[in-house]
This record gives sequence, structure tokens and C-alpha cells, in this order.
Amino acid sequence: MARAGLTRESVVDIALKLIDADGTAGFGSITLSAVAGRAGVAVPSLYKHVASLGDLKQAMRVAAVRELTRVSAEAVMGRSGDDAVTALAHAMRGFARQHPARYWAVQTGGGLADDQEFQDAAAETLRVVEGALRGYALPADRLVDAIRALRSAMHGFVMLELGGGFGLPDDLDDSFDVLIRLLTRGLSTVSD
Amino acid sequence: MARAGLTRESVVDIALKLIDADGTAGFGSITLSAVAGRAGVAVPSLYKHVASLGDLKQAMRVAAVRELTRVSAEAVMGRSGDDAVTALAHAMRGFARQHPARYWAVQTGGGLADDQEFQDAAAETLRVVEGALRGYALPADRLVDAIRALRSAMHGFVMLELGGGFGLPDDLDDSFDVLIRLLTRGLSTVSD
DNA sequence: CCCTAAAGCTAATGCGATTAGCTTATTGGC
DNA sequence: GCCAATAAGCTAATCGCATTAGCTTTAGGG
Repeated sequence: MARAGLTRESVVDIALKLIDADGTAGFGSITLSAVAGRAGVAVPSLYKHVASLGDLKQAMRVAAVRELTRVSAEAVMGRSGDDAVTALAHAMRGFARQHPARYWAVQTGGGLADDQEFQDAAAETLRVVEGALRGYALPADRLVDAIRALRSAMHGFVMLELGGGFGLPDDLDDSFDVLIRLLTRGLSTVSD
Repeated sequence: MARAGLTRESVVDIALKLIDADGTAGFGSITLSAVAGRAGVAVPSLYKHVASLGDLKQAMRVAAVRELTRVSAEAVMGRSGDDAVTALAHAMRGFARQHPARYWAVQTGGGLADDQEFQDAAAETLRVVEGALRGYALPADRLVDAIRALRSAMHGFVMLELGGGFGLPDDLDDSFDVLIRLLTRGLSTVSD
């Protein structure tokens, strides 16, 4: 029998590509059967590369959050102030639109036992957001509030958009711009 | 054999109470076995009241979104302007904290085939948010943007909080207040 | 009192995850 | 180039859960 030549990474990659095809529901309903089928392998063979379905999902989340960090960081580098925040917001929304299932997995796939690897990767993303706010010279005791406000607004918009919560998708781009402007303006006055 | 006296409503209610005990992951991992066990009935008996597990979940979402509408509407009634928005935000966050799994079910439990009943119930919630903004005298062509901004920010904060995305929960109340103030201030200038 | 519809049950099927134990390809050391 | 050890893959079997089929019994209206 010819070997498939799988690795943990390739299995995770196959799984991520599978859920991409299936909207936001993809992550929750991924099955080892589907992954094995796509990989051209019997189901139990996957256990040579992942410990369980849960382990696979966790690995998928880690991979996805790292991707998100990468595109976010790229957007923020070389910019500052409103420019940085705007670029960050568009990068995150762009990633979510391009890979709804991956964004969804990162944000809603967590269980009680999020492992350290995911926590670390997520903290990395957080640092990018923090970096984007550097130019505002926020007082230290308000920085955390500003970060949370920015994250909340961006994240909420993206989740509602992905989940179809906005109804007709008309003018979503405009609404997003309005939201970002509201934020960038507000960030200058957080300290009041 | 003594009858259990179940109805569709009581089955949904049992299921909702079950997931309440299980954090945000509860909705995704609910099983008919668990519901039947709690109801004191054999699993297939549930099919006399719900068509399938999917049907039960849909009914749970409808019930949850109606609850959310009710507490939101109650908070907004008799208030206006910043007062209304602040009350609405706290009501929604309060509901989410009290019933994480129900909020999670409403916002992330949707599939491609959301039925009309859920759509209608969700539209009702939307109307409450719209009502809370009445006092701002927003230009008609910006109202939709304002609604979306408000929803995004509230929703994002709550989701991040429930999902543990904020790390240590220190001072979350303060951060939420800052966010709301940022919003209420911003709402006055959306038209610029 | 009887008769029908609804509520429940048991038995059986199927699918997906997981485990155990076997077989064979690959590969590093000779 | 050959050989043992390791790793990758397979088949068979078990378990939990959803779902369907078909039977039994309760409850309530005539």
C-alpha cells in the first residue's frame, strides 16, 4: 500500500481547508471521517497524527489564530495612530471574510480547557492590537479599557456580519467605516 | 407506567436549564440523552415533542432570543438618549452573564437554515435597539450605521467576556462603562 | 363504559469516535 | 546492498448518540 505521507501539519491543513468550504458552521461539525476521506486514508490512521478530534480542533484553532496574528501584524507595521487602527480593523475583517470558519473557530471554538499553546498564540494577537494603539499616548490606567473597546467593536461587527446578524449586507463597508471613525475619534477622549 | 407529562415547551425548558449549567459550550454539546435523562423519559419519547435534535436546538434559540428581547425591552422602556442606551447595554450584558449558554446559542448557534420563527424573533430584538436610539435624532441615512455600531460594540464586548477573551476579569465593569461612554458620545457625532 | 389519539416504550439501524492489535513501508546503521 | 526498529497505515470491534419502526398504555370525550 502506498503511504499518504501525512503529518500533523498536513492533517490540520486539510481540516482547515475542509471547513473553509462550509461557512461558519464548519468548525463545529468537522468530522474525522471527512478529514480522513479528503486525506485518502482510513479514519483510525489519523490517530497517528492527532490524539483525538478535540486535539485536532485545538490545533486548528492555534493555526488559525496564528494566521490572524500574521495578517494583523502585517497591517499595523509601519503605520501609527488612526492609520494603524484603521488598517488593523480592515485586516481583521478581511481575514474573517476570507476565512469565516477559521475566524469563527478562533473566537467561538474554545472550551474550558484551552491549552497553553492557544493562550500564547492569542496573547500574541493581543500584542498587535496594543501596538496599534501606541500612537494615542493613552494614560496607562486607561490603556486596557481602550484595547478592550477597540477589540469589542471590531470583533462584534465581524461576528454579526459573519453570522448574518445584519440582515441585508447592503452598505456594510460604509457601516464599518463609520464604526472605525467612531472608535478612532473616541480613542482620543478615553481619558476624560 | 406513569406519564411524564411533557410538552414541547417543557422539553425546551429542560434543555435550556441543562445548558445553563455548562458554560458557553453547553449549547453545542447538548444531547437528547441528557434531556431525556433529566426529563425522566426514554430518548425516543422526546420525538413526540420535537422533530429532531436540530429542531430542539432551533426552538431553544427562539426561546432564548425572546427572553433577550424581553429583558432588553424592559430596560429601554421609559428611558431615552444616553440613559436608554446605557440601560440597554447593561441589560444585554446582564442577560449574557446570567445565561451564558443562552446568549451564546442565540448568537453563534445559527446554521444556514435559520427558520422564519427565529428571524422574526431576532428582528424584534433589533427593534428594541432601534428604539433605544430614538432620542438621538439621527439622520435617517445614518441610523442604520448607528444601530450597527451600537450592536457591534455591545455584542463584541459580551462575546469576548463570555469567551474568556479578556483574560483576567479585573475591572471589566469599568471597561464596559468606558465603552458605553465612548458609544454614547460617538452617537452624537455619527452624522459628521 | 368504550374508543381513539397521544405519550411512552423497546428493538434495531447507522454513523462517528476511539481502542487494540496486526502489517508493511521507510530509514539509519552496518 | 541488507536488516532491524520505528512509524504509518489498516481491519475489526466497542461505545455513545440520533433516528426510525412498530407496539402498549394512558387519558379523556362520546
